[in-house]
Amino acid sequence: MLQQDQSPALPQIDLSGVLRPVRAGNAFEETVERLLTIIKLGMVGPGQRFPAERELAAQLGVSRLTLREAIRELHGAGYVSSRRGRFGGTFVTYTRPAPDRAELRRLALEEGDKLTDALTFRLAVESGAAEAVARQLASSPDPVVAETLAARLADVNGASPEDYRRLDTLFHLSIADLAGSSLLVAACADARWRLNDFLNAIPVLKRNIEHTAGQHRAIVQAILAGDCERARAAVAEHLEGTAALLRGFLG
Amino acid sequence: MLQQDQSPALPQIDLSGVLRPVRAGNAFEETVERLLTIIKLGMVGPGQRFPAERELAAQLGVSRLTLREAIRELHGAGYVSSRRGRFGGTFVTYTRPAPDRAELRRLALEEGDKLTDALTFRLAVESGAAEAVARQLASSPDPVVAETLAARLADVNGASPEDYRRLDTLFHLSIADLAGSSLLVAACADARWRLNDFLNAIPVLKRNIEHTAGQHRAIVQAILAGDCERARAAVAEHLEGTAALLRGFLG
DNA sequence: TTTCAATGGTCTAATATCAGACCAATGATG
DNA sequence: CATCATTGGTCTGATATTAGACCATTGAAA
Repeated sequence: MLQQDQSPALPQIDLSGVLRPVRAGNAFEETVERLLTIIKLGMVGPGQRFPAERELAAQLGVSRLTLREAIRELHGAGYVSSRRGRFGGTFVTYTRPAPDRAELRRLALEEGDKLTDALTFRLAVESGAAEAVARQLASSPDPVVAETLAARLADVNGASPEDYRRLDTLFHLSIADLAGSSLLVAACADARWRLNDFLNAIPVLKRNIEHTAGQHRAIVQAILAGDCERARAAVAEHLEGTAALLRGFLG
Repeated sequence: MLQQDQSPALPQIDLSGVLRPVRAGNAFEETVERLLTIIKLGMVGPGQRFPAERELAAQLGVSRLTLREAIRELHGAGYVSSRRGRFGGTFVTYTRPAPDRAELRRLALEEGDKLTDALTFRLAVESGAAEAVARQLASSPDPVVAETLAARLADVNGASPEDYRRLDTLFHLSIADLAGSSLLVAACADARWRLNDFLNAIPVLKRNIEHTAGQHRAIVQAILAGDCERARAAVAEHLEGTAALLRGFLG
């Protein structure tokens, strides 16, 4: 016998799911990625300041030296600029670049598999989050949920074009947040992050925004009604729109 | 002005979601965790062999030395044993411990928040995965899916008591796998892993197994029928059963 | 019985990362 | 104008991790 199986019929399991790299890269690369994510998702907007290096390093679980190397990288690429002294700090200088269809096409062709993967993942976690919130609301109503969703919805609808993406992101993440699962929040943020470069390459058209606004409203209404099925369907429809658009670039 | 905002009304966003540690621990600790996950989920079952150290280290993205330290740790804890020479290797010696209600109660009380979090997360990702497979099947039928699901179902139903958990895990993960999203597979595996200690503390009763078998069949049928809603509902009902059981220990 | 390919076991030198101390600049505040 | 808390900038020594070479063992296959 080649393997000393105690029960000979044990099926050999595909390990690819668990046998992925323990760490995505070295600490420096991962830190750069993280900071870029924060910037590109607009969690720290243009002109705003990052936390102080010592604090940021602690929160990211990385040494200050490594963090500084990452920041230096971002300096070089023109994403941030730093000033010393009290009330100094590291400030975001990045603004979302103009949409570029050619760039989007290149991205989609080059990373088509990742795109499909991320779209599937996003649909699953975001619709799951909406359903979870609706379910909780159905069994135990909570006025805070309504307030939060209304506020986020208003944020998006009142957003200037350059703020639109980040507030849209925030709206979506707030749903996962209300579901009360930090794992879901992380998953949704991850999905969003993986799609962000693609999304940024899509022009923000007024017609799209209005269409989207209607879908956002439908999502909120379904959630507040405690209607799991409708909440899920509303999210699915909303995301399918974007997904179809992106998939169009895959040929 | 304290912060040089270019647009003064930029809302300050909660960074806690993105400002988490870049890495969970050092490479050694993470590697131990990973191997333990593989063992406890039964991805490499009792008596089976891990991939060779060089290969495993490469797949985990870690140096062979670090991997070996992790393996030495598992040696000490009695999870694996190694043999040299060609056709040697590192073999799993761990078998699932007997269920312990007291232990389960302690775990549930101690980590109630994590349990709730993981249950919410699991429901979202697994039902999302089932729905995704059903949707794909509805638009483009694929005989491989039917074969795979039937095989996994048969595996679980024909499992000996000591193999039951791991084949049940395999059944659930295979659904995510069929969805074609490696992100979903990872998410489902993660959710399962977080619940595994809890699940292991539940005795495997014959009555429960029969009940579960019916639910598994319903899930497969709904997926193969390409019925998204039913697939999702079937998974939700299945998982709710376990969730209710576990939540019972939270008081 | 011999061969030998594949495995775990061991070592070294180079690099990455860390913890922490210290310096330098800044500008609101008194 | 002087103070000084807070910030980024710099350095050092210790530790973690890596890449890679080399050794020791095994047992199926020739």
